[in-house]
This record gives sequence, C-alpha cells and structure tokens, in this order.
Amino acid sequence: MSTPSQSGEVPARSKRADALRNRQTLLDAAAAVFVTSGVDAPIREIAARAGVGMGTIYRHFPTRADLVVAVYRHQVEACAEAGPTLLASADSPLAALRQWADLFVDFLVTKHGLANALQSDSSGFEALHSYFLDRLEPVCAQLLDAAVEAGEIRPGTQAYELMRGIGNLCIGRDSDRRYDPRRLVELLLQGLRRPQSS
Amino acid sequence: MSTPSQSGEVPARSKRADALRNRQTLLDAAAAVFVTSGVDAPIREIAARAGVGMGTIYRHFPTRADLVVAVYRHQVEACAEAGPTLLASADSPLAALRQWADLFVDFLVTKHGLANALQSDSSGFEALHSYFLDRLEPVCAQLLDAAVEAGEIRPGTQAYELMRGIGNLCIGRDSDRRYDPRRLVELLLQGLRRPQSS
DNA sequence: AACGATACGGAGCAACGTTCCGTTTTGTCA
DNA sequence: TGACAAAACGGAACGTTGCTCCGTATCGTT
Repeated sequence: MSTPSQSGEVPARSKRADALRNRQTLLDAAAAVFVTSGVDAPIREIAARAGVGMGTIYRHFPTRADLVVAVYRHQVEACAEAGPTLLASADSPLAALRQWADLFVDFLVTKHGLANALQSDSSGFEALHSYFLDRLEPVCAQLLDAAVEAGEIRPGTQAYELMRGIGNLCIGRDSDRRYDPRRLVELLLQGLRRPQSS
Repeated sequence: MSTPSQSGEVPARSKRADALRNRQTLLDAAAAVFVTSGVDAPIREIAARAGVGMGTIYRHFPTRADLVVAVYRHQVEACAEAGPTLLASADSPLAALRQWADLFVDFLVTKHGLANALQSDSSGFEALHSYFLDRLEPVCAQLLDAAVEAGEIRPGTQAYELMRGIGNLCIGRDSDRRYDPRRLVELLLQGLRRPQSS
C-alpha cells in the first residue's frame, strides 16, 4: 500500500447472474481483440465483439488497465511463480535469471502492444505499469540478489531498473526481422556479469 | 531508396514571403510546444501557438513526422557528425562508441516523448523512425565496426539493433528517479565487450 | 405477482486528426 | 499604379475514439 493505488476493476464480486456472465464474455472478447488489434484497441470494438453496450464494459472495468490486467492476470501470475521455481531448478542463479527473463520477454512480445502500454504515459495505463511492477519486481529482485550473492553478477543494479529495461527492449512493431528483443536482453544480462578478471 | 519512403515535408522551397515566414513561425511554435507537451501534442495547439490555421500546418508538414524531423534536424545532424569526430579523438573505438551513445541518449531523454514516438506504430510516426535510422545507423555502424576491429567488443551485433535498443531504453516517463536510461545503456555496452578470458 | 435493487444499452459530449474549399495575400506584368 | 492569376491561408466540418449519464430492462426476493 505504498502507493494510494486506486483502481478497482469491478467494485466487488456481484451477485447477479447476468453480471457474471457479461464479465466473462467481456474477458473473452477482449482477449480475442487484443490479439488482432493490440491492447489499445477501441473500447467500442471490444464491446461490439462481446455484444454488450459500452456502459457495461466501463462498469466492469473502469479503466483500460483494469481490463488488460484481468485478461493477463493468469500469465503474469505464472511468470511470478516461475521465479522461485527456476531458482531452485537452474544450474545457477544467473542461469535462473536468464531463463526467467526469457519467460518475461516471451510473454511481452506475444502480446501486441503490451510492452508499449507498460511504458505509455497515456491515461489509463499507469495502473498497468504498477500492477506488473508490484507483482514481478520482487521476483526479479530475488533472482538478482541470488546472482549477486553467488558472485555471478556485480551488485548495484536495482530490480526495478532491470525490469523496466527488459520491458523497454520488448517495445516495437512485431515482425521486424532485424530487431530481436531476446538478443538485446541477453546483452543486457551479459553486461551485468561480474567482469572476469584477466 | 530501398524503401519507397514517401513523405515530403514542404513540396519544395516556396517563393512567397508569407509561406516562408509561416514555416519558420511554425517551427518555433512546434519546438516550444514539444518542450511542454511532448512531440505528440495536439496539432491544434501548435497551430494556435503559431497563430495560424490548421490548413497551414498540414500544408507545410503533411505528417507529424515531417514536423518533428524539421524541428530536430539540426540536432540529429550534430549527433551524426559527432560519430567520426569522437572516433578520432577518443582513447579507443569503444570509448568513442560510449561517448556517442551518451550523446544520443542525452538527445532523446531531453525530448519529451521522442523516444516513444520513434518506436510508436501509430500513424504518422514511421517516417520519424526511418529518418533517425537512415541518418544515424551508418554512424553507429562505423563506431561498432571500429570497436570490433580493435578487438574491444565481440562481432555479431548489428548497428540497427543496437540503435533501437538504445532508443528503447530511453522510453518512459521522465523524472523517475529509479530509472536511468544511461545506466542501462552502459550495461548494454558492457554486454557487448569481448569476454575477458579468465 | 410485485417490487426494489442491480445492471444494461447506447445516445451524447468532448478532444483530436485530417480534409476541403471559399477567401485573402502575394508577386508580376501591363 | 492597378489588375489578375497563382499561391497560401483559415477554419468549418467530418470521422474516430474515450468516457459519462440516465432511461429502461433484468434479476432476485418476498
């Protein structure tokens, strides 16, 4: 609760059947539209796809971020949970960090416009930024600390900064053969390594 | 001419005095507005500030990119010319590359929203992406090649990718104390270095 | 069946990008 | 100097999108 962090998605779980049904219908429609038109697709388009009015969409998801978060919540959760798992299973903390970054990058690049939205300063997207960071930063920090502890990387880098860096590297039009976020993220992680003494 | 690369800013230098005057007035107004409202400020705002109608702005600068390019052309040029200069004056090619990256980052972070626009897929900004890349990629490539040649960094990284990476790292709301593009760019360049053998 | 609470739908307003065309300004030439 | 055509101007107007508001329909309960 460091930040006021308003935003509330649906006020509380409602009781009426139609409300629950519409909520799910909207999530499905949004997921479908996001794939084809990106996460900043017109709200109308999503409402139309779901066959509901615009009032309904705003009632369930007051801000765009609420909708996006609801759609991707499971995947973000999975990514968060993968952190400790990888730390336990990988050969080294740095290897775990690498694999985790891969997961995160995969997630971002397959979601049209999501990486953009994460850094966007347009209204309605700040909450998205917060959600991702609140959930994933601690995970990243744990991996980072473990790698420092193991002496694999040099100390001094903050998880927040690294996460944003990785996220930023994933921004861009898809299908540009000449730009592969993965390569750059790998470079970034290489840069983190403790300089091998001569 | 690999890409069709339409876009034409003003059709040609016009002869009429009022046209030239307005063109300059618009550039001044745009520069001022960009500082306060970012490069995606409403066109109307720029027109109002310049005291001209919207038709005028579109006649001189058909796309948003044309206007942005015109406003920043000198600085981009300076950045491009700094490449060879640094290569000649710096202690090593890698040092030159670092200093050049610093220049580029400084340029981007002081222009509200420019880094965003560079990667934006919204209409009217592709030309911006092209202009920056066409002008700066060769410069970056020269620095990169020199550093490879000198054995300071490992080969295999393309200038295009590096430039976009650096540009991407500069995206984000300003005034976030926890995120400093410079640190990450430095990390990226570190990652480029030829691994010191044990 | 009736009724209050809840949710729905979409018209309506504001902001923005962009176009289009009637009007004004400019340069030139008699 | 005066007149005329070309060039440039201004801003009304249209389409799209975000978001709100309220009359109407639906749901659950008694």
